[in-house]
Amino acid sequence: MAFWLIKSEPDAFSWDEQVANVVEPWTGVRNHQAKKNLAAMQVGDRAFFYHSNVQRAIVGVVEVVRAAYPDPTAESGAWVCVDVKAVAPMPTPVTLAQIKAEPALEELALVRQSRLSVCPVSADHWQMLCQMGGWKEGR
DNA sequence: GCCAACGTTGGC
DNA sequence: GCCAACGTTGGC
Repeated sequence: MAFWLIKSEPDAFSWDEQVANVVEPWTGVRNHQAKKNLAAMQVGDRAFFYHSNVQRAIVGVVEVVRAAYPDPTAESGAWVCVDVKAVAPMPTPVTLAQIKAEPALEELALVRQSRLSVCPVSADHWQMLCQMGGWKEGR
C-alpha cells in the first residue's frame, strides 16, 4: 500500500464537503507530475487531505476506492482522476509550519515542490505525520 | 530546439 | 496583495 497527499483549496473543495459526500471523484488535476501520481494509485492506498491557501494543514485522511480512470471534466480525455473516500479527520490538524519545523520532513514533496497538488508520501513520513496529528489507526 | 514572456499556484 | 517557483506558450 502506498501513501499520498492531495491538496485542495478549501474555497473550491473542502474536507467538510469530502466528509459530506463520502466518496468523491478527485478531478481537475492538470499537471503531468500529479497525473503520474494519480495513475500510480491503487485501491486501498491512503492519502492525506491537505488544505492549501487559507489553512495550510493536513486536515484528514482519505482512502482510494477507485484507481485512475479518465477525468470526466477533461474533454480531451488526456487526464485522469481517482475516487477517494473520507476515512476520518486528523484529531489535530498538522500545519505546514509544523511540517517545515521538522527537519526529518524536509524531504517531503509537499515542502520541496509546493505547487504539486498530488504528492507521494513515504511510509516513514506517513507515520511521522500521523503521530504529529494524533492519528490512531483503527479508530 | 532555445528562450523570453506570460499565467497560475501557493506561501507569506 | 505581493512575490517566488514553476509550467506553458510562442517567436525565432
